[in-house]
Amino acid sequence: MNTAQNTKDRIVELGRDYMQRIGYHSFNYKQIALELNIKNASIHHYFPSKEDLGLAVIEKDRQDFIQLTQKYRKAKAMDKLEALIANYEYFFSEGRKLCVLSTFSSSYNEITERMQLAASQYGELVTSWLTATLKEGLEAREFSFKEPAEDLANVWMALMPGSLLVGRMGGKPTFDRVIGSLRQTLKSS
Amino acid sequence: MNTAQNTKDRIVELGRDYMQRIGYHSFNYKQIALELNIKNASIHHYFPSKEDLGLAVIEKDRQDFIQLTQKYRKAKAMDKLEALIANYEYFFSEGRKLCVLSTFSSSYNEITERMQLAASQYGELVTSWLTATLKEGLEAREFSFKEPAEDLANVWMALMPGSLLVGRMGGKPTFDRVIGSLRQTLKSS
DNA sequence: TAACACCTACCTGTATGTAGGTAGTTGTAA
DNA sequence: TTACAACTACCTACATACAGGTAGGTGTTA
Repeated sequence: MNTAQNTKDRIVELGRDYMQRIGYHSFNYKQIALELNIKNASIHHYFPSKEDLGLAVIEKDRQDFIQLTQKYRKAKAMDKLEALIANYEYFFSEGRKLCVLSTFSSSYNEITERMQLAASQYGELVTSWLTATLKEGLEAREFSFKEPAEDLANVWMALMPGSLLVGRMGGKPTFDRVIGSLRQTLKSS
Repeated sequence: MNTAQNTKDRIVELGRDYMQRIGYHSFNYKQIALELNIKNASIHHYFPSKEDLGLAVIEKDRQDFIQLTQKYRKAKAMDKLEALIANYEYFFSEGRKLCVLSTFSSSYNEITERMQLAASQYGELVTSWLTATLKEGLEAREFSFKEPAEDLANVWMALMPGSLLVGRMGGKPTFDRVIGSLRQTLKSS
């Protein structure tokens, strides 16, 4: 999103990018080192272990999410959701990336407990924001869905990563179709 | 599912199981070798490269899917879909596995072209079966959804893997909620 | 002069994969 | 029925590569 200045931030940015593209385990320090023109060992200077970098990536993504919710604090519910969807459109078009949450969820059984916890807590944060936003839009009669907002929030939590997964195999038309259906869940025509 | 007899089949079964749990790349020959009480090199006897085993796993899963569709050929549409859902319930309860398709989709940018193709084709097969089944159930008035069956099939293709992903982080209640909503997509209240 | 940002050089573990061998089984043909 | 060839299902031992990580150094800047 925003261009990072110092090396540490750039390592996190690049790390996140790679992890979203190829996953936490396939990602390695060499790729970042090459791109930043520094040596492998220098990354250990900032992040002693790979877990540290993983945690930093999750935290960075969480902060970016919080920043987005702040920015759209006073916007319409629909605009909030569209801002979130825009991220996913970006992920898909920019190298068929997964979102950070689904990246770590894909590797969930092979990451440390601390990373599992960080990912889960981040997930809860997004879910509760989604729930609140859905309720908000319902009360303002922007939306007209019938099921409990909590349920729909969970559907979104599953459908957004899911759209990226099937989009990887089925291509843009498939991705677009799922995102289109996602928007439809707000209306009970 | 069914107990495999010979070593080759058992390698595929175990390989699939591990891949669903920890992903294609984290999985390694040693784990299987230990469990089957054979040596690492013996696996190469059956599957010269890891790609060969990956392809065999995809093919095995595809065959199992075809077998399921055959078995339920004359069943009600709802029973067909419930049979599919049962698989996902099983995946989740049995070690929070992903389905084979989402496993390879998670690693999509890091697997060979042949594996990408095999996974994509398998995905198309499932999608078209889902589409046909949804149409079938609609005509029989088992379902009452409003959107095109193609769209809903894609939603299922995204929502089923998605339920496993969020279930890993949010636990059984989250998983159940998404599966519950999945069933609801068939009715337009 | 102390902290910082980076370096060279190296250790260790582990993964896929290969070369070549052996014990037992099966097919074939005198 | 015996005899030999070929195959199957493994094995030991090793090659190769590359990952994460460490120890200890250098040059620059506050």
